[in-house]
Amino acid sequence: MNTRFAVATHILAFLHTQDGFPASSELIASSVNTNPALIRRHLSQLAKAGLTTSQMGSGGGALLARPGSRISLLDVYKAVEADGKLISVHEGPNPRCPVGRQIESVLKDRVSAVEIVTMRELSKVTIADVTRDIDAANGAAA
Amino acid sequence: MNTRFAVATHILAFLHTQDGFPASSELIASSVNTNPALIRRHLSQLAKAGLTTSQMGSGGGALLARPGSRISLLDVYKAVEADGKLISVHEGPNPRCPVGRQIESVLKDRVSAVEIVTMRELSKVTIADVTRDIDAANGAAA
DNA sequence: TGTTTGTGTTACTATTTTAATTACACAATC
DNA sequence: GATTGTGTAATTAAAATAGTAACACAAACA
Repeated sequence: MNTRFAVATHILAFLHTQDGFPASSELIASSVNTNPALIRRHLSQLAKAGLTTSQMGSGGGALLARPGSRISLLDVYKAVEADGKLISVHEGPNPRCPVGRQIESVLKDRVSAVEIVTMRELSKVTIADVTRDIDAANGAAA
Repeated sequence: MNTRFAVATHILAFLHTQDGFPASSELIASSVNTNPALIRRHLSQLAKAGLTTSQMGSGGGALLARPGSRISLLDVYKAVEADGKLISVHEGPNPRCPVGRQIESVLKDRVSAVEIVTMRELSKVTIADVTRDIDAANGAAA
């Protein structure tokens, strides 16, 4: 189903609510309702992308590498989605057919124009926004 | 890899270039470089969505149900992508955690706002546009 | 009328992605 | 040096996707 983006956003929102206090992969896993090793794998990617850091050892855990207001959903998406393709194009159509010969490049151009717009929208939302939404929902529900 | 959208667009562009002359699944399959049965499965979905029709029997095949200028990539996307979700949200986070409890609905709202923009972009491009791109590329290459 | 061409659908297999789980060397803290 | 916790590799399981074969049925046409 590919929920990597959603899970990564969950992790970052969780870290944001921790407000500078390190969170262990086990704690995060209990919020996501999965397995610590899976969380660590996600964190490893997020750390590579410069969005999180970790403190080793006892009392350690993961932290946001910068304020949640400066981490956008586009940052998350790019960190977690290897090829960064929202829509993929089939390979190997028949080069002897006028349509088959061009469809790949034509479609890639058209699709990437759409993706640029999508990415721009993703860049407008931050982890701080998401956390604010969560707080609001909890406030309203309480 | 999920290339359903791309293959469906390929099929429709191909039908558009046929200019009202029915195309058999075998002919289309040779352009896409795959299997007639797979093409027929795609066509079945496109027909259900009202984008194509077929003529049975000898000399039969698939046809566009309306002009390519009135079939948008959004029509194609909706015809072929069952759930219509560009980005999916993980299910079953921990309801006893303030973040886990709200992340699902918050993320769905934020993501669907982004998707609306994406869909609007997809609706701006038609099969006629794609075919025009293909013709231009072939003209320039020749 | 019966042969041919081609659809629509089912059932099945193979491949690829994705997620889940286990295991363990290593790091830092107390 | 015991404990807590990371990072990563290896494995298994599950789900999504694509590919293939088979066949009843429909229309055309000789």
